[in-house]
Amino acid sequence: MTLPEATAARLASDGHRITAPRREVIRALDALKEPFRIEELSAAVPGVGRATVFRTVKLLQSADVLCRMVLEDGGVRYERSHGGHHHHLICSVCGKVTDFSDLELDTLIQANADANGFRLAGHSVELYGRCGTCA
Amino acid sequence: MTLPEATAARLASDGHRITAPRREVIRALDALKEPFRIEELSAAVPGVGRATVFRTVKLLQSADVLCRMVLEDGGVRYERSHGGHHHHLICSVCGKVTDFSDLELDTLIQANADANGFRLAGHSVELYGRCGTCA
DNA sequence: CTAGATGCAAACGGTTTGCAACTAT
DNA sequence: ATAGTTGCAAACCGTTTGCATCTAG
Repeated sequence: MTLPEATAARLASDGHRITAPRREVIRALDALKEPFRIEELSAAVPGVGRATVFRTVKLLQSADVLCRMVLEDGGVRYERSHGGHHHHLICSVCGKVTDFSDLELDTLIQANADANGFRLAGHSVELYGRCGTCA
Repeated sequence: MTLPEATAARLASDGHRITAPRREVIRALDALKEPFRIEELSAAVPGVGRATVFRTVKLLQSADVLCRMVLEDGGVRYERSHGGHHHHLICSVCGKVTDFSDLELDTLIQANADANGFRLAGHSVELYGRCGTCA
């Protein structure tokens, strides 16, 4: 089963319809360099309305197919979710994003929440700087 | 020296002019419950133009008088900078923000950057969930 | 005196929404 | 058959900008 098929199957099993526009969006993901902005994705599916692209991306996020990241300036980018929980290293020069995960980091975050009597629901960790090539 | 005076002095020493609109904005900060949005600050200084409020807030950020935080949904809020580097616990129910800092956490973040050959320039850590009262 | 700051309104970018038409199931 | 989905355009929100005017230093 190809990735697009698997993605479609996932949506279907969540009770969503597999429509032509959604197929197009899902297929277009393969060709985009990550991270991408909605505008780029939208340009890659000229036949699909902007609103539908936005709606589909939101759907794919909730299906854990895409994940969203926020840049330092507040801009938003997306990439395909590669498995589980992770954080981002974002190069401010070339825009490259490297994923990393660190159990110890997550543990420490949980400990800080606990120490403040806070029931943790989620967290965001984004690192900004220059990648090896750009540094 | 009061806080508004100290803030004005800081701006002046950075080569910025102390104008009536800036004084008004700085004084208004005392009356706002944190975190606040620009719109709330703007409403608190009816005589000052929106653009000036935006420009002044940006100025106060660079002077380390205000700090910016990004909510889970991408919304932006501000609070006065209480000293040095810190992170935020943001209650998704009542909106309350608690600051915390954790040297170990920062060290771990730096280590992850290093491990990826990444020259770290900054980072953002925001925790989302429910505060003790709302949990 | 003059570089910096202001207010206004228009422009902006990104995102959401109302609604009538369409379609997967 | 019908609830979900789409496309379009307009609305929306927060923020920035151009520009003529004003003012702190």
